Amino acid sequence: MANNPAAERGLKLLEKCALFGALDEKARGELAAHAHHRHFAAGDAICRIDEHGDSMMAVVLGTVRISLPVVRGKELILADLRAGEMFGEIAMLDGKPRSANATALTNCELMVLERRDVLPFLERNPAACMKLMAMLCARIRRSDERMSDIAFFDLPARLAKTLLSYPAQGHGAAKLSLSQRELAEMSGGTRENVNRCLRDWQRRGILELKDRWTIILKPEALRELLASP
Amino acid sequence: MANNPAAERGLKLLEKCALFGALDEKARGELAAHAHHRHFAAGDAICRIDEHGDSMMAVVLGTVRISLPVVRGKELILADLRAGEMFGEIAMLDGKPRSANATALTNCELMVLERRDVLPFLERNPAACMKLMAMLCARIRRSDERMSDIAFFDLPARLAKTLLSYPAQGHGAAKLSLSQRELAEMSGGTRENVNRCLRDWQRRGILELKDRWTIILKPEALRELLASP
DNA sequence: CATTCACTGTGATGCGCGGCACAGATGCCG
DNA sequence: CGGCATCTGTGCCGCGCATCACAGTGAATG
Repeated sequence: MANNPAAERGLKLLEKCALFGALDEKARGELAAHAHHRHFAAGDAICRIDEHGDSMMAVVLGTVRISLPVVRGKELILADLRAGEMFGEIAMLDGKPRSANATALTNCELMVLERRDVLPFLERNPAACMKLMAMLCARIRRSDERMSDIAFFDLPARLAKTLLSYPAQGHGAAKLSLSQRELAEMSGGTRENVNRCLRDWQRRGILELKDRWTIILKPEALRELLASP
Repeated sequence: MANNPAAERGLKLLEKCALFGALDEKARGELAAHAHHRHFAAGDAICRIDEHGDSMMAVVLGTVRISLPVVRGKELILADLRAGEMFGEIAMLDGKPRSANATALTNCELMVLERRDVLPFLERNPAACMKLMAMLCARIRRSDERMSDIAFFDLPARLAKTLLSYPAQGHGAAKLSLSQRELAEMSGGTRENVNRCLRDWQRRGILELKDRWTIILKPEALRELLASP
C-alpha cells in the first residue's frame, strides 16, 4: 500500500485538504489506510440525488460538478470542486439519500471514505469532528447567501457574482471557459439572457468574449453591480 | 439551582429537544448545569446578523423568529421556532459573525449555552457531536430545497408550501394567524400578490380568510399545486 | 372621540425574464 | 465529405410579478 502511487497522492492531498489538514500525522495515516481510490472518466455520474450512499469523497485529481436537478431537464449547478475539496458528507453523516448529483467534469480520481470507517474515526478524534462541523457551517452560510441572492438580486447581479467567484485560471485578467448554458445554470437564469447580459458588458468594455472564453477586464465594474442594484 | 423553576423546565425540555434527547441523564445534567436562562419580551431583538456571538440558544417558552435582512427594509423569514428548537449554533461553532437575525415573536424564555461550555462538552461526548452534525445536515438540506423552490417555483406554489409547512394550530382544519406581509416574507413575494393569491383560493373554496385567520379547508388542493407545474 | 397605525383588498402600469424561433459558427464522427 | 450536435447571437411575444397608488377596516392610543 505504501508503494501505491494513488495512495501516496492521497496522503499528500490530505495535508492540503480543509478537513484533515488540521490533524496530526498519525490520525491522517489511520484514515488514509481505510480509504480506497476510484477513477471516473469525464461525464461519468459519481452519485445521483435520492440514491442511497454511505461514503464521502475527496477530489484528488480533476473537477467534480455538484448539481441539483429540479424539473424535467433543468438543473442548478451548485459548485465545481477541484483537488482537495470534499463532497458527499451529508448523506454519509445522516444516512439519508444523496442530496445532489455529482458528475465527473474531467477525468478524475477520488479518494473514497466509507461511513463504517469515518464515524468511528470521528468518535476518537474530536478535533476532526469540530473541523467537519466548521465545514458544514460554511456550507450553510453559503446556501443561505445564495438563497437570498436568488430571491432579491436580478440576473445581472447574480451573473456578476458567479463570474467573480468562479475559480478562475489566467495570469493578469481572470479568464474562464464556461459555456453560456453553464453560466445560466450557475446563476439561475436562461442561456439567452446570460448571453444578452454578457454581450452588453462586452460592449461596455467590462469583459471580452473570445474563442468561447470569457475574459474579465474590469472586475471592479462587476463588483459595483453587486453593491448598487 | 435544583429548585430554580426555570432550570427545572430547562432540564425537562432538554429531554424533548432534538439535540440532547439522545444523551443519557448524566450528560444532560452536566450540560444543563452550565446553561443560564434569559427572558425576552415580544419584539425584542435576541441577536442580529453580523454581530459577534458565542452562544447557542434553545427555546424554552414562546416563539423566536429567524430572519435574513437583505436590502433596506426587506427581509426573508427563515423559520419560526417553538419550544424545544435551537438556534445560534452556527456562529457558536465556527466563531464567525451571526448568520441571521433572531427576534422574540412572543414573550419568551431561552436556555443559553456558551461556547466555552459546549465545545469541551462536545469533545467528551461524541454522541452529542454526531447528533449536532445531523442537525446541521438537516439545515443544509432544507436550505438547498428552499433555494431551488425560489429558483423554479412560482409564487402560488411557494405560498402553498409555506402554508402547508407552517406549524399550524387548530383541530380539524389547519388554522394560522400570520399577516399577509409575513406570508410574503416567508414565501419570497410581495404582500399584494400574496393577497391576490389567497383571495383566489378563497373564491375556489380552498381556504377561508376570516378575522385575520387563514383556515385551510382543502390541503390536498394546495399539495396538488406543488406537484403539477 | 379623533388620530394614528397596521392590515386588507384592488386597479393600473411597466419591466424583467422565460420561451420560442431562427440563423450562423464550430467541431465531431461515421 | 455530409450530417449532427453544441454553442452563440438576436428578435419577438407574453406572463408573472414588483411597484405605486388608493380606499376601506379595525384596533390601539392619547
